[in-house]
Amino acid sequence: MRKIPESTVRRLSLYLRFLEEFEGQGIATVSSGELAARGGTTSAQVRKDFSFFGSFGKRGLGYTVQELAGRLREILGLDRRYKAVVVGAGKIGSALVQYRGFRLRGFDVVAIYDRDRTKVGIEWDGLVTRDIACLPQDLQTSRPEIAIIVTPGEAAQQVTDVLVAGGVLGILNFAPVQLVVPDHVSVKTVNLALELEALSFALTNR
Amino acid sequence: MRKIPESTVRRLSLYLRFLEEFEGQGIATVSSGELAARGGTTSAQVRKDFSFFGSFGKRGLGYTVQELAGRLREILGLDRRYKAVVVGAGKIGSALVQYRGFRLRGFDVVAIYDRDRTKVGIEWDGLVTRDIACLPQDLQTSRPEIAIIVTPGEAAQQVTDVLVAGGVLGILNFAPVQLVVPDHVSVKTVNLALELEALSFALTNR
DNA sequence: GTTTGTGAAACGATTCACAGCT
DNA sequence: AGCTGTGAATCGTTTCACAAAC
Repeated sequence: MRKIPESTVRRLSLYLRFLEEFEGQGIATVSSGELAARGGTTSAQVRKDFSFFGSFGKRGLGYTVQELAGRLREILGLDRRYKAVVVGAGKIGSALVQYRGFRLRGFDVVAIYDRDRTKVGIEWDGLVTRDIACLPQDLQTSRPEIAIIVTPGEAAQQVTDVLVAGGVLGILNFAPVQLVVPDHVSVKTVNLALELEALSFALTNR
Repeated sequence: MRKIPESTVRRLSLYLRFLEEFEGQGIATVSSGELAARGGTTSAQVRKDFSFFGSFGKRGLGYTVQELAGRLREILGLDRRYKAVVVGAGKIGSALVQYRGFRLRGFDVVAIYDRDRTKVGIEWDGLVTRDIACLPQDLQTSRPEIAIIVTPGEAAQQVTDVLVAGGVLGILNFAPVQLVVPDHVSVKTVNLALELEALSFALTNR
């Protein structure tokens, strides 16, 4: 497949959200212009985004909501389920375990780990926090595709190496560091400090 | 000022993080190449990023760590403090109130709000959750520059309108919706569902 | 008449490459 | 000699504009 811009992938995800709203409202068809207006982009952008993957519309009519939603789910790989582990049972980690959006989008959290003995054994949403020392073993048996890292920055790279060695293919990283991973592993980093600083910049330079 | 690419702002934030590490290690000067290696980019990119704001280095020598860090803090507007309110006292909201990174980066959380009466009155990190109905009044007296939205998607736009009317200039949005705001207000959205779907895409198309 | 799909044009960001300073 | 600062070249993404389908 041709190389797809990251920005296109993000927009496909947005479009899918809108289509699901439209589905809920019983709307049967939608035009690129309507999706564009909803997503703050242009109709040409919407059509170009789709064109990377094929042609899903009917000229003069637009797109049928259900069919397009189905295609986008397929493209985004949301027509299957993933197993995920959470590493770090601090405030954010334990909040994430309880986040319904994961399950809703096909991600099943199968375990949560922490290094801190005082946190091991605590139950979050039916999941008992396990000792990080169990992680390498556990990865061999449960074989999760995805890991969510919510450790302090200092621990994140070390944890990453264990996860990668254990066969994890995707990482959602909340630690404020740039993780080094082999090519076959994908990382998406959510860096709060960075977002705050970008906000600060926008407020300062106005 | 010339229009600065968002990607440049994000990298400046990264460079600052590295410089702070170097400061801690007592390293006095650094070259664009060293910063680039640390940040996964190129030395030309680093220099170009800086060049939007002036010339901070010495040819043949590089940059002095302390001076450069100071300049970046200035550019990013981190040489002052901001008042912030958190709206939504759910799992993520209450975890964020306790997040030390905010205070560390100059953001003081001055209040937290929720619509749910059963949550009002609960104390998080010394801050008593207030009824969302108090928000318009409170904004007039405390005048926070920044708001952090951690409500369900359905409530986010309504809350945004109240915040904007109350003079908030920057919003960090964790609700999975695109907020509509006037031009003078900046929004940074952290959309977990979207990050997960981008990860799913990366795993699927390999 | 309306809306898609798509090459071509325009725009914006990154990389190159080198003159100029230390 | 080493490294910065920057105009020029390259690369990638967005926008334009229109022929083709309904």
